[in-house]
Amino acid sequence: MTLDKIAALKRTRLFEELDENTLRALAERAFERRFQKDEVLFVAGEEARGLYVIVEGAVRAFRVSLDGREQVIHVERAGATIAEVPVFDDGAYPSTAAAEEFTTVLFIDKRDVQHLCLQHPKITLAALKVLAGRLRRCAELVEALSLREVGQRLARFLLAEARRSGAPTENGISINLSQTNQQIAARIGSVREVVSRAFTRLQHDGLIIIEGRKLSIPDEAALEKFVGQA
Amino acid sequence: MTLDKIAALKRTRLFEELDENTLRALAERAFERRFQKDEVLFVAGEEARGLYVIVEGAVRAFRVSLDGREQVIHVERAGATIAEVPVFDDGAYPSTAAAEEFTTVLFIDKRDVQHLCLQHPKITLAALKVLAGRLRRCAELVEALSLREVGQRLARFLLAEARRSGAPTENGISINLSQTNQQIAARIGSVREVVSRAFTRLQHDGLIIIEGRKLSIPDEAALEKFVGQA
DNA sequence: GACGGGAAATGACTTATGTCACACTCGGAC
DNA sequence: GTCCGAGTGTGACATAAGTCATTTCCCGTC
Repeated sequence: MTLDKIAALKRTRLFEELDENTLRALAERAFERRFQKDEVLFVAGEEARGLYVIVEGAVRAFRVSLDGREQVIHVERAGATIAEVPVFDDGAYPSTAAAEEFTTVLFIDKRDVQHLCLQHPKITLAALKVLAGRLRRCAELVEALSLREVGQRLARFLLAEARRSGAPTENGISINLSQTNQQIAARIGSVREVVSRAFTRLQHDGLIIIEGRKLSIPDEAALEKFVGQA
Repeated sequence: MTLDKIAALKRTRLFEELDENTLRALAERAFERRFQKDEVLFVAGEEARGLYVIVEGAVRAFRVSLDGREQVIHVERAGATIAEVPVFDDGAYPSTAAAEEFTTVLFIDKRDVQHLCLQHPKITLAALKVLAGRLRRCAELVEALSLREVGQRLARFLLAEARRSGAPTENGISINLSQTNQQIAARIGSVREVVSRAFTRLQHDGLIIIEGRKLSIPDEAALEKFVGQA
């Protein structure tokens, strides 16, 4: 109910600073939707209707080539928002978005967001920071795609995963890979087979240790060094 | 002098809505700098000190690989601003910026920009739109690098140039290429030689007509179709 | 404990892209 | 006009990456 919605909104960077009353009003106008894994929230090019707040789960924004290959632009998790760009510049959705796993979102009409921005400049400022961060990551991705090879991109991805969900152990950081090689490939801009080989290579070079879908990074600094160099 | 500065600020999307007094105050705190072609404004990773307003010329923001290859993230021209990201999120400069040609800029301390945002929510909103647009283009670039081949990326680049500076003639749109193949390569994520070959290929396929550094697009729709397909 | 399906690994092959080397063109400076 | 240097064009070659086909592994279900 509304209480949950309020709590969910409160968890976002966009709305965390709003007072109780405004939050409640917003929550009443937000409505909840649930998506199964790989279900599509919206398609690139479609006229944008509103903002999505992720309550639970994860959403990927991506583009598809004619032959069906996907390139993920960014992935957002609980507490993040999706589709700010078209909400703020009144254009179409720039990418297609789909649930990475079972996901619950709150949908907020873009006019509600826009009104809110006019009344609460703090939201605009928060949105600015969110977009700035996204732009930084997007530039990173461009750099990686253009100037690094697959092995390095994979290593960078693993380092990011380690930071996000890794657990320290006696022999370095341990990660439980929740995504398939296919999904990883879509994120780092490659294909399944090449990712598989890159994993083998990293292990062979002693930079990671693979145990099924679990892996560990014995020496984070070494892996970082590998990412950094030509 | 200050009058010029005011006029320059007035031309930007960020400050166009400011009233005369505020503009004058801002102009007095902004100071002018000039850069020769390829002179560096700031380097990626450096602590960001402020915002650059381009008065005249053009600036490219790019990243460099260890072996010296450049990937341009975006290019901005007169009336645009550079380094909004670090100004708004208080981080380091995300890319290196250099003048594409002789360029004059106004430098504004980031604290001045931040204060202004608090006093004039319209600026924040304008900044949001600027970043949203930049994010759209950045996502396009990611898609292009990952899912399109060089020929298509070049074609897309030419279409963009045609829209920006092309002149209609009897046999289609005519463009004067101001940049070298090297520069084009850095923008579309490739190298000089491959760009050269891609040009030859496009001409051979009848999609463009090359006359030195001038070229024309006889059939814009055909070129667009070429970009669009696998 | 056997079975079945999705994912992973892997060998063989193709290809786009990048690298290197060198010749050519063009436009300005003198 | 000639010289020079930057930029372009191109052939020959190297290689990372992508494609295809097949086998193997893993995990949950019966």
